[in-house]
Order: sequence, then structure tokens, then C-alpha cells
Amino acid sequence: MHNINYIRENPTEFDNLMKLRGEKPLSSKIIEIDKQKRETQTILQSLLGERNTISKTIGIQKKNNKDVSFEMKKIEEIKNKINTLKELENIKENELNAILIRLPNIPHKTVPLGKDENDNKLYKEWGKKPKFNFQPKKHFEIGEELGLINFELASKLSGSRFVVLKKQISKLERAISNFMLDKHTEVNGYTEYSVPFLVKNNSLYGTGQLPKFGDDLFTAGEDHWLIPTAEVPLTNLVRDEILNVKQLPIRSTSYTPCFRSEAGAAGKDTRGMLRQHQFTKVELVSIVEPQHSEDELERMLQSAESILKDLEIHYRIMTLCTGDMGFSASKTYDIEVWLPGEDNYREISSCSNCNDFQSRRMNTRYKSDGKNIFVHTLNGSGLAVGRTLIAILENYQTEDGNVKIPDALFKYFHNKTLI
RNA sequence: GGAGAGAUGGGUGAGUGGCUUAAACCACAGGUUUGCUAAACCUGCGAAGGAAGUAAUUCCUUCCGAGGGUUCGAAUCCCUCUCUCUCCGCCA
Repeated sequence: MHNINYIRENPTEFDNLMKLRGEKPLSSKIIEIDKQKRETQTILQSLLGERNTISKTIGIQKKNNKDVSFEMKKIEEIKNKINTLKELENIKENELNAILIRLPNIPHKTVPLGKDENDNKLYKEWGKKPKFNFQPKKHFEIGEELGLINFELASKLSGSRFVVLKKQISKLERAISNFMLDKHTEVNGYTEYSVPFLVKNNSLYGTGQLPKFGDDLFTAGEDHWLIPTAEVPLTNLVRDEILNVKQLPIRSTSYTPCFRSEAGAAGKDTRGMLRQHQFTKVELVSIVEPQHSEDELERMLQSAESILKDLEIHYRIMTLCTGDMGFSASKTYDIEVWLPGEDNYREISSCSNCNDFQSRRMNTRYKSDGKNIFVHTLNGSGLAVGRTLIAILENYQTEDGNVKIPDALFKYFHNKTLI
């Protein structure tokens, strides 16, 4: 949600920034509605003041048994006007909100300009592509040949874009998530939460999935949605709160399943478990003071990176361009992991600074020097567990169809190889 | 699922139609004094918005879970909805 004062003061700049995100110029319309709303409000407020004064007089007169018919007549006149103006104010308020709630966040000044993912900029790289003296297989080839990944069984149960894992691979998934959670809580300073996987409308409005992106979500019953990411419950923990500055920064993490309908991705990545309706993820969320959010994004990125470094898997980091960022983000880094079987880099984490965009929707502020200031929110994957599993299978595969287990996981997997 | 109770500022909580300009306490911020892992006292302190002014500031409006209604006037009365708690039932 945008600050209306900012739009009022910088209409051209606002329009230009929105254009970068594929939106039409709306500032003049916004300002016009806002102006009508405020004009209505001003008249309404003076009438309400008048009514209050007269009402007080009536109270006193009645107590003294004096005639109040003159005052009553006056109020009768004002009342109709008040009702009409109230209605008008409501209409204008709703019109304004309807526009504002659907506009994406403003890109940070360091975000590269661009149309789509091809314009993303390389930020940094870590490690090297592993060399194989055989043709590396794709993760599902490895898994299916071992009989430990089964898509047919999953489709019998639930249709396409689901998977059934078995035995060692199932255990490996559990090992990965435990490793990530321990790292983030014991080393990176995040607090672990277990949160609901079903949320109500309000929470999804708060983080920006609703009202625009309901098609990407699954519903459960009449009032609940399945979370597409733990960002939703973790960030909304502070919705409608006025925090004390001493509580900040809040750094939280949670391991949850994520549910996405992938409505806009028909036909994409249909083979394998790269793009599923259900997957698990360890999420990182930070709630910070505005002046710290830029540093916090780097810190969060490093926390996510620390997982891949420990697992010793090559990756690169891209700064997303203006056209490729998510709705609520003002700046996003994608960590892309190297997948030898795919012969490609694939997103394994997305770390975003949403600045005050979500906190305005959630009405989350903190008190500093007597003032209430909107917090800045950040979220990032630390990491997507399913895709980390894929990365391990493909990067650590051996010629005989086995998979080495990264040293960092030994504590959790208790074995040097997959089978 | 059944029955009952409730929702008031950052927190606890008073307030049953005009004397509320939302009490009091806690927390928080500033200060005074004594002093040393602090205490006592004093002062300030709900939120959102509008208007005027170069500005410090001043004035006004709205908000007591949400939305309607009654009334000259609603935190207070009525209706609808949402949520929370307690007990009973069912249940991992």
C-alpha cells in the first residue's frame, strides 16, 4: 500500500516508477479522488461540529425546561446534508483504496531497469560447477531409477504436480530441513516458529497476495486459504501491532509446506519436482527499523547463502530487474543454484525487502521518540527444501547412480551416501 | 456441535444515553533527588485524519471488535457479522 502523501507530492515520479512495473499512470486520478474525498471531509466535519454544538445546547435547554423547537429545526436541516456527505466520503474512500491496494511496490533506486528475467543482473557467484566424467542425470532420473521418487503414485493420489518420496530420499528431505532450521536458529540469529498452514483473507491482504493473486492460491473451506509461503503467517504475526523499538529487529524462521496452484505456469517444468503444487520451505522473515532494511536484506541473503556454502554447492545471485520483481518487493535477490543434470541455474531462494509496503497494509508500526513509524519487512527462502534436495541429488551424483551426502548433513543423515 | 461470558489506548482495566475532554494503574519518555546491578518523587504520554500558519503551534472531526440502525445527542440502547474465553460433547 502506498503513502498517499508521497503520491500527492511526487506524482510524476510515482507514475514513472509504476510504469517500470507495468502499470498505467494513475497519479492524476488518485490525486483527483483524494482531493474530492478531502473536500467532502472538510465540509462534513464542520457540519458535524455544528451538530455537536447544537446537541449540547439541547441537552442544557431540556434540563432547564426550555423550548428546543428552534434547535430541533436547525438540526433537521443539517442531518440530511450530513448523511449525503457521509455516503459520498465512503464512496471516495473506497474508490481510492480499490486503486491503491492493487498497485505494486515502488522499486528501490538500486534495482536494474528491465522487462523480464533476461534483464536481471548478476550480483555475485560462489563456488564452481562440478566436473563429471560421465553424463550427469536429472534429479528425477536418479530418484526414479533408485525407486525413491514416484510421480505416478502421486498423480494417483492427487493429480499432476505432486510427488511421493520414499525411504532415503524422504529421510534426506527431513535431514535438509533440520539442518537449515538449526543453522538459522543457532548461527544466524532467527527465532523458530511453528505456524498455521491455513490463514484468513486479512493475512493474505497484509502480505499482498490478495486481492490480486487469488488464482495462485488454494482455498480450504469457505474462510481459509492454504499458505503459499510461511512469509504470510510469519509476517502477519505483527499485524495491527504497535511495537516497542526495543523489540526490533525481529528475525523469525519457520519450516512449512507451501501450496501454490501455479495457475500462470501451465506447461512449465512439468517433468520432475521443480514446480509442484506442494513443497516444503524454510522461510526467513525480518521486521526492522526503516534505516536498517537495506543492510538487513544483505544479512538475510548471507543467511540463505550460508546453507549452500555449507552444502558446498555452486550458485549465483541475481538482482531482479524492475519487470521481474514480485508485487510487494522493492528489491529482490534470487539465489540460483547450479543443477548439472538440467545444465542450468534454478532459483532456490528469493530474498526481498518490502520496506513499508506490507506494514502499511498490515498497520504494523513501532514507537520511536513518541512517534509511530511503519516498520520495514523482509522475507526470504532459507531455502526451498525440495529444490535443495534436487540440487544435492544432481551435484553429488556418482557414476553408479548413487549420491554422496554432503558433510554438513552427516549429523542429520548418519550416512556418507544415499544408499 | 451445545450452553454461557466477553471484545475499551502499547498492556491491565473503569465507564448502562449529555458531568468522558475515555478514569485509574502498569509500561514508556523526560526531569529532580539520593546514590550504584536501583529506588522514590515530579512531568508528559491513545490512534487516524482534516483546516489554518513560513514555523513552533492552534482549532476541528472521527475512532471503544466490524458494519448497519434508534436518538437532537451512543463506548453506553437495538440488529447483523467476526473473533476470544469458559463449561459440556466429540476427537489426534
